Amino acid sequence: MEICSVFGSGFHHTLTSPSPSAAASSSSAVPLSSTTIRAINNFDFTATVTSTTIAPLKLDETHKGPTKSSPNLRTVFRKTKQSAIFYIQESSDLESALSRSGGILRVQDLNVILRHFGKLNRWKELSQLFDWMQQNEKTNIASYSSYIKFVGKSLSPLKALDIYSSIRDEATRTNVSVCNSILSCMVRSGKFESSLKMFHQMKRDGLKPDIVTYSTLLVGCVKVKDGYSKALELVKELKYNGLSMDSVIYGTLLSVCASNNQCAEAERYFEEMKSEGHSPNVFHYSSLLNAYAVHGNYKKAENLIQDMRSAGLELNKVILTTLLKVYVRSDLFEKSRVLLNELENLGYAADEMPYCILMDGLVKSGQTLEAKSVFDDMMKKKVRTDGYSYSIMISAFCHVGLLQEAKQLISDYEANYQKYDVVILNSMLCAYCRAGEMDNVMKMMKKMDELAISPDWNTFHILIKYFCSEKLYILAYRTMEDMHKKGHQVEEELCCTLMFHLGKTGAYGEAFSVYNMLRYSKRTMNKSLHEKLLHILVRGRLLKEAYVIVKDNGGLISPSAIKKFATSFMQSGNINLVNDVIKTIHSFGFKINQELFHSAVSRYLEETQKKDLLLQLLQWMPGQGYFVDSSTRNLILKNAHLFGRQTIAELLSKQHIVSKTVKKPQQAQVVKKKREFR
DNA sequence: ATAGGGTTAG
Repeated sequence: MEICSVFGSGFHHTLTSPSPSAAASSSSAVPLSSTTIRAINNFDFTATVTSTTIAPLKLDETHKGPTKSSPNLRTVFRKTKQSAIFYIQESSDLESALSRSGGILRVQDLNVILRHFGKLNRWKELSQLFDWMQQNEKTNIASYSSYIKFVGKSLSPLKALDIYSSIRDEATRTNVSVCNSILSCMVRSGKFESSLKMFHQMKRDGLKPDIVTYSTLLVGCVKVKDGYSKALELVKELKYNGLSMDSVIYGTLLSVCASNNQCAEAERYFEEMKSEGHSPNVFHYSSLLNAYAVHGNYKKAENLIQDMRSAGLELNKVILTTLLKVYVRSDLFEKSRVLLNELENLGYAADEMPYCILMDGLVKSGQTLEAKSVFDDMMKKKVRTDGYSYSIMISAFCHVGLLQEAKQLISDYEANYQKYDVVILNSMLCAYCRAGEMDNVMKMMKKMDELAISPDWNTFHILIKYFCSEKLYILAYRTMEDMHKKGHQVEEELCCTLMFHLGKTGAYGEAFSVYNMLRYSKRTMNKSLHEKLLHILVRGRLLKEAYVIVKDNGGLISPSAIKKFATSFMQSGNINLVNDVIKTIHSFGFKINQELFHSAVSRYLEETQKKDLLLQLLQWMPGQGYFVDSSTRNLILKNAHLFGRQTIAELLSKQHIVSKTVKKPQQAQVVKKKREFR
């Protein structure tokens, strides 16, 4: 039978086109997709349907619809719909296929096609179909939840979010499937914080979360710091809502425990799960095993393997690879080698992963050359590599200063593989930086750029360190700025070094900017850093910036540094801030000495339009137990005509009273409470 | 009638 003739000429093109997604004619060697086979099997070629009624179909034929009195017609109708679905799925021109045959299909039929496109990663057609469905008002909740899922999976979680946000109907927007779908997209694209925020908003809008919602969100806890406590909150909430833990939730939770260093808790959940009648599967076991790997608890791991044997579970590749990780983390390298051998015999060591685990462990325990011999062994066996093993060894050689060896591996890699990613490029970059080969450093950066590989934290860190070592401080600064803008946390030690050198070379503003980046990134920073920067800023006469440091961290700065700052500020700081500075350092418990008052007064006398500020200062002083000494007093009196003699006389006499009443022992007490200038 | 899961390496 010639299939083409049954489906009409519209289909012929698809069947004979070389497109890999095209179905095949019976004589072609191209295999049929399972959907195609199903459609053909379900199609009754002997029915009273002729080729012309199948595709394209006329809308008016559908209005008659199937009737109870006519089972034959119903069958015909069902088959017609099936062939229309098939026709649309396999059409090379979706747009025209839809306009010709989409009309007879119900929403659920269109959803079938939507999922078909999604499963086969046919993203363009997926979107085209969904657009058509929207325009023809043929969408329901299932369309949205499927479409959002696939769009998120394809390329752009942001697009999925757009689609979700564009849903006008509140009932659809808070439907649990639709919510679960978009939350899953967000979680899988690493936007866990946003997904939690969305989740809360959804609940306020009327979402009734179910067990799927909670398991979706729990996945986000696996790769996030503080994930364990967030997971606990979610578990508490689901229980509060009357839902109960199922096997899936337990699996995710175990994985959260393993990745968050909660070995004891992982054990507890494992037991709890069993006591609730869920028998653990290979995933539950591997998560627990992974938790044991963190602390190298190989005894417990071996017991667990025994349990698996008793339960009749297969010790698969992942389980044995994870066991290898346990041995490596326990520094049991002999046991590790034996197990790796076993993996090889079982055919579980066809890719580089187990070798990488062993090499990484050896490198971390300082056995670089042993790691290299594992590497050589692996190469001899022609194990497939994606670059992981190379990057482990290149980085290891860099770390111990074996730069020739590192560079040799880079050449080997570049000669044999053309695949680059951020990690392999980082290790190459690191080698060239350590070797001080600027040309090659630039070459690597260019390559990164060309391949549109975005630098990560490590890349920036390597480059900044390198630029610092080459005394290219401004370049290092620009790179750090870039790093900060890209949202990476800057590292304190490196910031400290860079700040110091920027200060030394007169780039004071840049030093201040580095300090601010660090402050922005880190909640707690080394207490001595504020003072170090203060010295730099005072030296650079950036007194306004210096004042910011003092105001925010006065309590952490030594009296001598405060004195140095205040002295400079009185001399050349913004005159409008002089009183503020005095009050601020006083509020931190520093006693203002006479020299500072003297220079403040001198400043004011130089700029007579600021006389109000002088009067304010003189007024403030006695309340805090301060008074001017005789030389300052004489200076003021000499210029008293500028301020109004009467006012000056009154202010000074108030101070005089203070100076008399504050007797020696009392004064000593006041002073004692204050921090002394050294 | 749509939505969820967990394992290994740089």
